Amino acid sequence: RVIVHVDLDCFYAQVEMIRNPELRDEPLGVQQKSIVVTCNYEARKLGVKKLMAVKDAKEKCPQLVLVNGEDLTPYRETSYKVTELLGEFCPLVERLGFDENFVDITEIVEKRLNQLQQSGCSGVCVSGHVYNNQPINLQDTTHVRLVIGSQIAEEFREAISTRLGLTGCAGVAWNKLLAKLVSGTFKPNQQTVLLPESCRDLMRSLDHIQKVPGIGYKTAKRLETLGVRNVGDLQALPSASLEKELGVSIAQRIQKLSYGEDGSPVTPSGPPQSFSDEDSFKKCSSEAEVKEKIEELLPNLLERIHKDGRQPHTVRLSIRQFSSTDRWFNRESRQCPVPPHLLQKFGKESSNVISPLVDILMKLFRKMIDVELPFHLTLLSVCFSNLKALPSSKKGSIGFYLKQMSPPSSSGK
DNA sequence: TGGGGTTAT
DNA sequence: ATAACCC
Repeated sequence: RVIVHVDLDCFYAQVEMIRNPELRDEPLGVQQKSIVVTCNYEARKLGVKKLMAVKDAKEKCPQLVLVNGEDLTPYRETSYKVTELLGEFCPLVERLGFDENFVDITEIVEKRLNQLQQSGCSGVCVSGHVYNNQPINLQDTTHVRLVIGSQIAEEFREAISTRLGLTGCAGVAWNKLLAKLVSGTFKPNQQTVLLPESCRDLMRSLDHIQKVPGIGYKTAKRLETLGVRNVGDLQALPSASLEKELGVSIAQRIQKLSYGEDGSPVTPSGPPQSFSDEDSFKKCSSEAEVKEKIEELLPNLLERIHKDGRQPHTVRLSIRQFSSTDRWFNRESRQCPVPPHLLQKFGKESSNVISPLVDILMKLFRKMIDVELPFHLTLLSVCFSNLKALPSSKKGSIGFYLKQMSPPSSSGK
């Protein structure tokens, strides 16, 4: 396989600079509540970091310009434009967050390799960086495939730049793990291809196991218990010990990851599996406030669902309760089916589906919280999921990935 | 420390 | 429904 990982540079900041070009030359941060979630490179030069407190960022950089990024609509829309653009080259595009995509370009590479072999193999040239500056051997067809991959990655970035005005990085390798890890080696707006001989170096360059995508906070903590701190430790750990701590499935998967092995396919994301909207705040402690917050969240969500054209069959309310310790990660939720009579109304405009939904959501709320007792919430989230296509006679469903434009060349297989 | 997403159990 | 992961 040949996989490309595409990673847009400071995505929210780029979108804001397109929305308001006067911000182009300023140090710019995107703010959500009391945090600068991302910033452009002007701001980074002046010491602003991702996820920095606004207070610290202003201290470091008093000239910092901030825009509010709590409404994700512009980012979400731009994000899908990128995914759809990549989808014009190849059907196998998988989203990761709003600013990253994996593309499985194996078939495109094979096609070009055949053309190349018919017309004499000379003149193949790598695009962008080669990891470790490793020499290319054009006798090695694996090298040639990856070099072709680097050219395709360049075409992706060129298309994203000229058609959407966005810059980003790309990594090319033979699996998703490695493509993702290698894409960040040269950072803004550059790309890197990994050749097999440098795989060990790339994995060894990771100083902590949590840098391995797929090994998160919890797993890293448990591995530390076993004395595992870096990738080498994880490779060396007897698999029996690992399986005992994490279970066979996770153990086998992450130990393979530690060698740079990743068999997971690029799974086309297609349209979203869920739509959610959330808001965090210092305090919400009465039923009336909860109802107000929910009423604020719903209109935006319903509009998105309407545009999508599918019907959500499940609705969920999530909350976060205040806690001085462990402020992060104590969320609870309750969900229920959307009643069939409401389902019909989702497609229609101007019908009032809001108040019955608020009623349902307040019932879910009372399943979690005894409203007779004091409570202190710091977050409310509403999520619609279990999306089903309409019975196919209804108009208006755009059918997300329906368009198939012409890729650079095409032939029936 | 935001405002989103996904999959596995 | 939660827990883990990703951004």
